[in-house]
Amino acid sequence: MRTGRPRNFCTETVLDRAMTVFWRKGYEGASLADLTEAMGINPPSLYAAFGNKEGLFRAVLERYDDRRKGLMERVLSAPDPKSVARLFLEGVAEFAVDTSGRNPPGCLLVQSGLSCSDDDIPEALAQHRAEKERALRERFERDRKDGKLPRSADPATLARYLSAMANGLCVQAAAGATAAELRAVAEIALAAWPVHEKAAAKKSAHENAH
Amino acid sequence: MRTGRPRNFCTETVLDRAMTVFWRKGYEGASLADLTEAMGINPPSLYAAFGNKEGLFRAVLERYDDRRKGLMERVLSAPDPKSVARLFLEGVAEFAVDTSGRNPPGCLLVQSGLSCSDDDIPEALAQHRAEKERALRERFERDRKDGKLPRSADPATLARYLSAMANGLCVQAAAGATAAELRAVAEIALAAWPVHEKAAAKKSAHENAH
DNA sequence: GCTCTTATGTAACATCCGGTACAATAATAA
DNA sequence: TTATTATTGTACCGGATGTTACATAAGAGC
Repeated sequence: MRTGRPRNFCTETVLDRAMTVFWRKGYEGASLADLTEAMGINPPSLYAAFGNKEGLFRAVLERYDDRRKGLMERVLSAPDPKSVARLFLEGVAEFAVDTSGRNPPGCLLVQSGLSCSDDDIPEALAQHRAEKERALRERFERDRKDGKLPRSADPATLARYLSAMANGLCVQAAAGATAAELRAVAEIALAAWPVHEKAAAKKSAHENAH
Repeated sequence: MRTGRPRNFCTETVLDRAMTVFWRKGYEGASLADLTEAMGINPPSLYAAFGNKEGLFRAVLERYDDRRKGLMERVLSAPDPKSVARLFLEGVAEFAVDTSGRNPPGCLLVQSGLSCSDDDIPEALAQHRAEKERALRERFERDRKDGKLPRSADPATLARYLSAMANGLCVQAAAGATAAELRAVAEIALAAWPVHEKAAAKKSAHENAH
């Protein structure tokens, strides 16, 4: 077994608590005093475990991804690309207003430091956002090869579109938008989704019949 | 004439310079030293003119709106709601990557402080964003009354949709997206725009013929 | 038991933060 | 000229910041 005095805090727990602070106050607005108080530990413990403030922040980002992993897996396992888009945007609309974890509304990856005196922070956030966009893009690339997306559709642009919409929803949520409002916006966003001409013709014919 | 020693700086000029600092580093990341150096004035001049850091920031926001006013007026004077949407999103896609003013890519109202140790800052930003959304909503309300939008369309939701999309584009721009990428995303976003059933039927019939 | 290793709590460190006191300066008003 | 008023540059303030030194505590290995 590992020698030395054991830690008397749970890494996941203190990361969750630090997360709410970074989320609410941003990277620079979260002081070490804020963080240690919320985490229930003293500075030396924090520095021993995470190196420094930036190290803690990066650990929090990893933890954030872990907590969102389930949602992304569900989204990516949807049967067709439009379902992926729907599950993704509806999922975002839902968790963006979910404050049950004592976090503010919105998304940590958008709120905690788009601009910063230390450029590494916006960069780290952008990388984490880009990773999700990449997952969507790769899914849509496969869909296009499988004929589930029109040849004219560009997977990268579609992924960017969903990513942009999701970030936009998060900005709205942070400013106080309700779940219903976000769902209504997501609904419009989904109307833009490209479908096969065959399916489109069928759909519009159906609509015209009414 | 006004008595006392005259100022030897131009308010607009120093606000523009302060703007680039807040834009690049965020509200909390921008130190007084950064600001005074960029503005070319000393702290007492800054405090005499703007009260304090928050006062300066609010003045910068007003200045930002002034500089964007022309774009918004052009957007709102478009002949029909879909043109409004198109001009708006294409305009955002354009200025979000425009760094000719030494500002970073993106939008000051999104980047400079979504989360902050002082809640007044995110609130002020949200108000400025909401003002533009309100202008769009009121325009769409008139359009709906004028029969330029389907009865089923909700002006508030449409305005929120455009606002969310615009903010999402800004987040993408801040992370390094190109103008072409943003335009492609905006193009998809516009495909979602609601049209009259009559026009929709005509359009889809035309498409089916090809 | 003792040693080694790692974590802990207290208390402090240098540095930077936003903000200001003060005297000098430059204009107007009398 | 003199008085008045507002702005300027210098130099500094108390307090908060991120970070660490240090002595102590608590487990494992012998």
